[in-house]
Amino acid sequence: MSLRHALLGVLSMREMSGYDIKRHFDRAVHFVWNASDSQIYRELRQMERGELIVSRVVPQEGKPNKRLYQLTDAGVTELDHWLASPVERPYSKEPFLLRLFFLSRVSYEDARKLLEARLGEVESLLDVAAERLQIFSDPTRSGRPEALWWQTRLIEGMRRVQSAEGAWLRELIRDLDTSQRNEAGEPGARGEGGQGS
Amino acid sequence: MSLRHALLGVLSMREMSGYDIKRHFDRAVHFVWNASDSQIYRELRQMERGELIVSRVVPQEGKPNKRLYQLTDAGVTELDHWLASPVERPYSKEPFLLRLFFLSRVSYEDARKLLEARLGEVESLLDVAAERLQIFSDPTRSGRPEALWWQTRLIEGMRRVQSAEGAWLRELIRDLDTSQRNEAGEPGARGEGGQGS
DNA sequence: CGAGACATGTAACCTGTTACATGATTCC
DNA sequence: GGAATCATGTAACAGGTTACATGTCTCG
Repeated sequence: MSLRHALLGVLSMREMSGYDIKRHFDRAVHFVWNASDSQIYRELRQMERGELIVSRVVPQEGKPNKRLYQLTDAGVTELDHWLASPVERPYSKEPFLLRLFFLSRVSYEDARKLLEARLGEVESLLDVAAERLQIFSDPTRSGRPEALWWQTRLIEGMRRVQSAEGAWLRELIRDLDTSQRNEAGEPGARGEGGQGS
Repeated sequence: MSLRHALLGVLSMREMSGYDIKRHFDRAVHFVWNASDSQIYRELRQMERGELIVSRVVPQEGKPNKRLYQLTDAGVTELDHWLASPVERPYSKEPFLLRLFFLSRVSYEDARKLLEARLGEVESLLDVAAERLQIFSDPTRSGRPEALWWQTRLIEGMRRVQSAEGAWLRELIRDLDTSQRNEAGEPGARGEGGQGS
């Protein structure tokens, strides 16, 4: 139930509405967790029923009223308890790797396209990381320096992991090309009996 | 709906029962996808209703009867269509990274424990990778060589990504220790209140 | 005698996605 | 005039988890 903990986490920084949280998720938390707005609103109501958070309605003019949430003591306790609890084992749901597993079924061209597309995703995540580091290095930036320290290290870790994946993908594409060219090859293409699509 | 595609993939290798699939998942596919047995059985029934697979019951003595599934033409088409379709964007649900995001809330000891535990997970995944490569290098091993080529590259990719994460974690632990020792530090521990810049 | 492999499933529940509804204000 | 922002939600469905039920055989 990690969405709950993500919400407790962002609310520990400041009082926020569902809408604020959604925006904050999309900007800052996005590559570690994401959620749709309806999921966030539903979870907030459930958490309020469970007394981890309380809300107050703030009337506004010209805009819809908003409902601001903040943590209760029980919420703070729950957050800190989660942070100190044993790690979950890593998610093993990787649609891309699952495809690789069966990629010998498809043609050289389709395989190559898939690898290139993934490389594109990886590179765009690297751009996001660079951009985040830029934001963090802004000296006028507010916020607790310890939080910044951890978030910077987190981005750094992501950068290194994505770099490793990128390097691997580039090698893989290169090897696929060479073994395709001299046909001596291992690689996947079904080739002989091919039905088209 | 990637469980469906994972099931189509393993059934493309050979006819299997739900139980066979579960075992195969746990052994070979586990770090790219996993599923509970009840989920597998449910999805198989739905796929049979959708005519992607067909089953036949094989009576057995001393053991429960079993139901073997194989792909229909529609199932093969669906599998190949998925393999050639655009990549999903990477899953952004990483409970560990989510914790890091808020880790400035916890004490040095708790933070360190968490990082060590994650390092343990990463190292055990590296062991799994090594073991898989061992199995693949068995010359008596059966199976299509193109499938083996892709699966070997997949494991290699996983190895490199996990290595990168391991290296990052070790540095992070080291830096946490040093800045804890000379107290000059940034790192997270809430503890005593204001140390500053 | 008990544990574990074999084999398939139901029921209840929780989590996540998609589509839809509402309605004022601001910017192009 | 139309899109985007602000703001909160409902309803229906799909995907995933957990607990439970059943029964035989084999191994130690």
